[in-house]
Amino acid sequence: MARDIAKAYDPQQIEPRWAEFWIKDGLFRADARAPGPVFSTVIPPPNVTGSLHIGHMLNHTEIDILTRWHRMRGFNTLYLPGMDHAGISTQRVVVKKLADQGIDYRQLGRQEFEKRVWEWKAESGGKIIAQMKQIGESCDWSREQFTLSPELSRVVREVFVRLYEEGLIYRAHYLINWCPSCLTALSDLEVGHEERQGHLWHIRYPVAGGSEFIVVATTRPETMLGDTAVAVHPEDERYQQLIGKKLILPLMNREIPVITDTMVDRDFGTGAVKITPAHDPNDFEAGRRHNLPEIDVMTEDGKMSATRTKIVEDLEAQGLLEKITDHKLSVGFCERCKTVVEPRASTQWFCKMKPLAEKAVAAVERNEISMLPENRREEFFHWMRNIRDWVISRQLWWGHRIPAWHCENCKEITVARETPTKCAHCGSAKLKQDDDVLDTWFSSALWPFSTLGWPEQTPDLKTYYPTSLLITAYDILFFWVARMIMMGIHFTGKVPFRAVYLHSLVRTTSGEKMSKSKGTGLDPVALNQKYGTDAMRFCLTSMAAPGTDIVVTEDRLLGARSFANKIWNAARFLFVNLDKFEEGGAKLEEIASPEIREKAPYEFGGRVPLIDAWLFASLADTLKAVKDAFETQRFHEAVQSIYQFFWNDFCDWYIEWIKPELNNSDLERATIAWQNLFAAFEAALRLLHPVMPFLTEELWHQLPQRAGAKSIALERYPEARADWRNSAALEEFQLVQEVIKSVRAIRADMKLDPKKRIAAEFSSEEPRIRETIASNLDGILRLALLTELKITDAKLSQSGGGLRSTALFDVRIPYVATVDVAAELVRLKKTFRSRAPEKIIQGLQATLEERRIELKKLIERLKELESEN
RNA sequence: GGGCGAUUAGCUCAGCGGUUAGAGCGCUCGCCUCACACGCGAGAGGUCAAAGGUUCAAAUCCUUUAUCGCCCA
Repeated sequence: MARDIAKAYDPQQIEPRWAEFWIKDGLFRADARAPGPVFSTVIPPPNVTGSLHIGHMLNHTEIDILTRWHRMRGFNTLYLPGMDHAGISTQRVVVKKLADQGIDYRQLGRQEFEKRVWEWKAESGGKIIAQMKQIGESCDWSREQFTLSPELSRVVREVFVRLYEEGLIYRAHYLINWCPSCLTALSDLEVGHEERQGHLWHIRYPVAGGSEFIVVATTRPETMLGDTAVAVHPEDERYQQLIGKKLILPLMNREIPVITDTMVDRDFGTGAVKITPAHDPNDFEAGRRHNLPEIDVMTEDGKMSATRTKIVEDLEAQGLLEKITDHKLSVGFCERCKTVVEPRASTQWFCKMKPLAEKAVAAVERNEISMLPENRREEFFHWMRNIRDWVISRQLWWGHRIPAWHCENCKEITVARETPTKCAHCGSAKLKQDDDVLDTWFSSALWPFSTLGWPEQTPDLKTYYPTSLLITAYDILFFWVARMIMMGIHFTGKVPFRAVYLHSLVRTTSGEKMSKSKGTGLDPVALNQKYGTDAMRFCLTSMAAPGTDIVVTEDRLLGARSFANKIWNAARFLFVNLDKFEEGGAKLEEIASPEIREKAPYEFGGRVPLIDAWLFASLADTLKAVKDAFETQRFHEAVQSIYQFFWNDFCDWYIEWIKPELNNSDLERATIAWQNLFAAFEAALRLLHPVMPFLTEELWHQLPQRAGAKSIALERYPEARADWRNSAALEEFQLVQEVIKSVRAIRADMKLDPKKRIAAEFSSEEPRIRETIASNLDGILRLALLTELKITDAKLSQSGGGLRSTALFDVRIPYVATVDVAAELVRLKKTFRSRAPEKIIQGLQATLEERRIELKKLIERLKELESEN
């Protein structure tokens, strides 16, 4: 039995060993054919380009805690890991890497580029998976998945073809958001909005064949080359005579009509707006309503055929620029690269969302999926009910290539599961596959069933789908969660998960989202090294109250590490003292074997000692609180209950109280104390294990175990036995605690020598209370540092000494000359009056005087009122 | 423009109708007590953003306002 346990908790000494052990022994491999209730969850697949950031750490900790908790409760448990190919991010990374080597990826060609990305992926991609293994996440690594693997790519194709055949995927010319830096279309969700200060240019558009003008106001003069109309409100009196007339588009000398549309806001600018269907969402709609041409005047990198400066100069030269005014406007930018996006009409693939959304909304309404925190449900409903079609094509090379082939002969499109050899429409062999790939989120939307073997009815799919719970951050509710619900229901007929928990984001102290590029991100791996993964897990969960974002600081981590150290040292106490006990002939196996632990708490003299009854009662309460908290994803409450039990109850009171019992000359009493101590400690380790897996695994292995027991992770989670519950013991020991605390407080007040034992008096009218105190006198005397405690039912003297009263009892320490008067004088002299600046003292003196007067007046007034009454 | 959330001890946050509003850190005082100074004991510190209202009872529910943040358009 290796019991030479280090003085202080050092996570680096223990974590790598267990992380390796858990993986090597395949401890967390799931078996779809195993019996029992099922708990399954899939990871929100992190980017293959990414490394673990603090948000992942929070997310993965919560997932892992619930996974371990269910596993320990006998569930058939699966935590399925994997990664996302992250189209845009990954392509950007590799493009940049190539550019650094002086290579233009476009010159490489598509095939070669894809090859390079796969090479990159094999080498440095998936760093995050290695990190997850390092921090001991209890995943089934044999089931690791990747969105772009051949298997999952087949699923993506299957889904695409089915949706196309059902008419839910279509190709169309439509206005989309174009990122001029990523060079691809983006969905609405991938565009952020920000208020910016801009200008309004007032431009004169001459009426054809006349000398009149219409003045239009625009925030984007450079798009005017694409104007195909000017619109006014049909009831706007200012423009009645111009409706239907033609204008000459300045600089282009193209004739465009004046049309009417109720969308025009008469109060905006001049009430006349230019219509540029190819470059503005509202104009696009208007253009479709009025059958206007869509003229694209932009290159793919976002450059207009003429710059704003040039246009404005030219207009000014021709006297067509009336004025420029200040104007606030909202600009859209690419969430990934922060470049301002350009609305642009282009031909793209779309997924029709309404029919999918309706089924998803219905399922959530019927509570087939529960969603926490509750208010996210409303957000979900609102978005789903106003959902718009989803642009799924991306102009990238890294991703699932769209399984559609264009016929060069008849121009028709063939969509197929397998690469076709001839056009489905004309039979021509001149086919060319569509260049675009699918939005990464398209494949992520299939994740819960694609990773379990769908469309085959595999054992995994049968056992683990629908998954039990999805835990993810709330910022991908629409991106991912909503789409999984829609796709899951559509393709499997079942919801993809029975519950969703949306956790908070981790922010910096200034309230921003953490960001690596801004250097505001904390590196969890470095912090794990410094404070321990367990401390990090504890720290994050203790703050993770649903609904509010959290801020992680090193202070907080320090506190969590202290807790780990506290537990470590509690264990050390057990083992260091055991050595002494063993000299008397006892063996660890005899007092701490699993069989012996199981039957605790043990009786002495016909009853369980109060201290043990109290501890197990408190443990029972803690277990109940922890269960309730985990069931509702209230991690912070669970963790707080455990902390409170371990530190305050177990360490501060229980261990302190039983110390002398362990060395009791009555060997039976000592043995019972040891047995109860070990039983409680071992149960507490299991209680804590889901939160702090490394520490608990390490310490648990120091205790005797059943033959074949491998890991605390596979042990049963503690459950309260009915006989542990004991409200009388809780009350009684609380009374004892209060008496001890009262004495200590008086001692501190009286500035008694902290080491000197002294006599005290105790009084209560209740015989029951006096009896409780009398029967626990030894412990009280020791922990309160008393020589004796005189117990009486008489009222205690009020004068001299120190007195504390509660509703149930009074405690008094009679005045004795134990105060070192000289020392106390010195101490007092060097305090406030001598050290504080004169000003402050005078100020306080003045305040004191004022209060005295106020008090005096109040008392006088009170007396007057009383006499009048 | 629409919606949501926050505002509680110096700091970071719990609590969300019922005894005297809690925790961690920080602070003060005293202790190296044979598990732990990553510790032990004792303390100080709060008109729960503001104003109205509902109630026997309000940090907690309602209304309005202010400040900050997020989401959607």
